[in-house]
Amino acid sequence: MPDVPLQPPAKHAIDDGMNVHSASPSTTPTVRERVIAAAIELFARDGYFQTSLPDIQQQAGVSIGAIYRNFASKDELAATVYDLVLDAIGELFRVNLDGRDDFLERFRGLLSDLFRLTEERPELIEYALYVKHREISQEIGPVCSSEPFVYLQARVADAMRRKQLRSGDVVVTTATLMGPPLRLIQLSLDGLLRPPLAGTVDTLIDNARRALAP
Amino acid sequence: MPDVPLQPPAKHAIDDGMNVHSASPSTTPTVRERVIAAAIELFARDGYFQTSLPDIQQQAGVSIGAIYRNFASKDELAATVYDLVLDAIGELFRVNLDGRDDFLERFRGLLSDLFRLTEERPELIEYALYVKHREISQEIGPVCSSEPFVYLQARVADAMRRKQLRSGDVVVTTATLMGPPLRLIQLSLDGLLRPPLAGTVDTLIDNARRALAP
DNA sequence: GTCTATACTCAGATAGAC
DNA sequence: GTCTATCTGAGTATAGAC
Repeated sequence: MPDVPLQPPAKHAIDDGMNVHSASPSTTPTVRERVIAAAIELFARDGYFQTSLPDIQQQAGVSIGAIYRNFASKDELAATVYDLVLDAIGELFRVNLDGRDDFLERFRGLLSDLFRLTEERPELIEYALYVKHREISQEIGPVCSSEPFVYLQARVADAMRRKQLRSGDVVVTTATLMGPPLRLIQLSLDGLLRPPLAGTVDTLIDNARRALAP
Repeated sequence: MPDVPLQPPAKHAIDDGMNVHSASPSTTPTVRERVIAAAIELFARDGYFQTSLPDIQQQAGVSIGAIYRNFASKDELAATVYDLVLDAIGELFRVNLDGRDDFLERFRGLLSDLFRLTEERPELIEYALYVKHREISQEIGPVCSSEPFVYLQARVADAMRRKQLRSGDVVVTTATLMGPPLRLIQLSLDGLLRPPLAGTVDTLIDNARRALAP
């Protein structure tokens, strides 16, 4: 995956959100874009500390000097990538969860998108969810407190107010919603899940509804 | 995986279970034991790659030479620690899930123990669940395929046969059971969960029962 | 067996040619 | 702006005294 735009798969906005190409729609990717794409892939596959700048240099097909012209340090590169990926995920959350109709139906849409993204761009999800960003930089807070998850909690609280979800502790309810799909994503990334993730959405939503509907 | 056992003394194997001090109940810990204890703490807190042998040396109060007399390499130390920790967790699973009475009541016991362990020995849980062991050594498989989780899936399948759980995909059902508590553990380790984990057990089991009971 | 001092490797980062 | 060559420091691992 050299030049890695997030091609517009559908109505959803992953594309722009994650479009690593700043403003060049289908031109040859810039050095910066190539470096970012390589970093996502290698950081997710081998981990941050086991990915050296020479590795990135080779994968991106640029020189060390060019990398340092675009990023002050390896850390800053990682932070940039983190922000980009989290923005993309955040967009997915917002596109799906906005609205007032039945919360669990909106949530179903989110799961479908997350699962699709896991299968199309596993390195992206791997990077967002399972790279230990705190090890890289203490500046970065834990994923759980990142914008998408905070947003999700707000929507859960809102759904409770609207009696679309049983009242209860927001944190526990959110964990009950996201825990199972995240676990399946992890299994899928580890290659331990045979069938496609998409096939589990109905069951997950059914379970969530029994557990959490008022 | 030589000495440093975690004997299962009482019915709950934790306290002494993870007693790094091997067969010597209250003797001065050996070098090996001190190194292992330091490694668990530092690997979990700072990550494997950001923990140097001088760090471990200092924390354990031993010399580099002594470390290398007990472990062939930093990798081997990590692998040893991993096995020990996973054995302890596995014991927790077995102690709680053995038996034939209502599965979800047995599962409740497991959650209580896991949560207690998370609060008493967070570095242990952190190390078992969230250190990316595959980055350290490709020899080590993903946590999800580790002995405790495989065992859990077997018990879930068994509970389905006994009509204690609704029939369905074993992997999805297991994810539905473990996903929420694991997520709460993650939040707790990140310091984002105010109340004690133990207080969530009842809700988690209630949710699981509604979702998964026949 | 445990220690200290040291060798070796390779990472991240920089300088200066083009 | 991009490259190659090089510096510097950290970290793993070893050698050899005690």
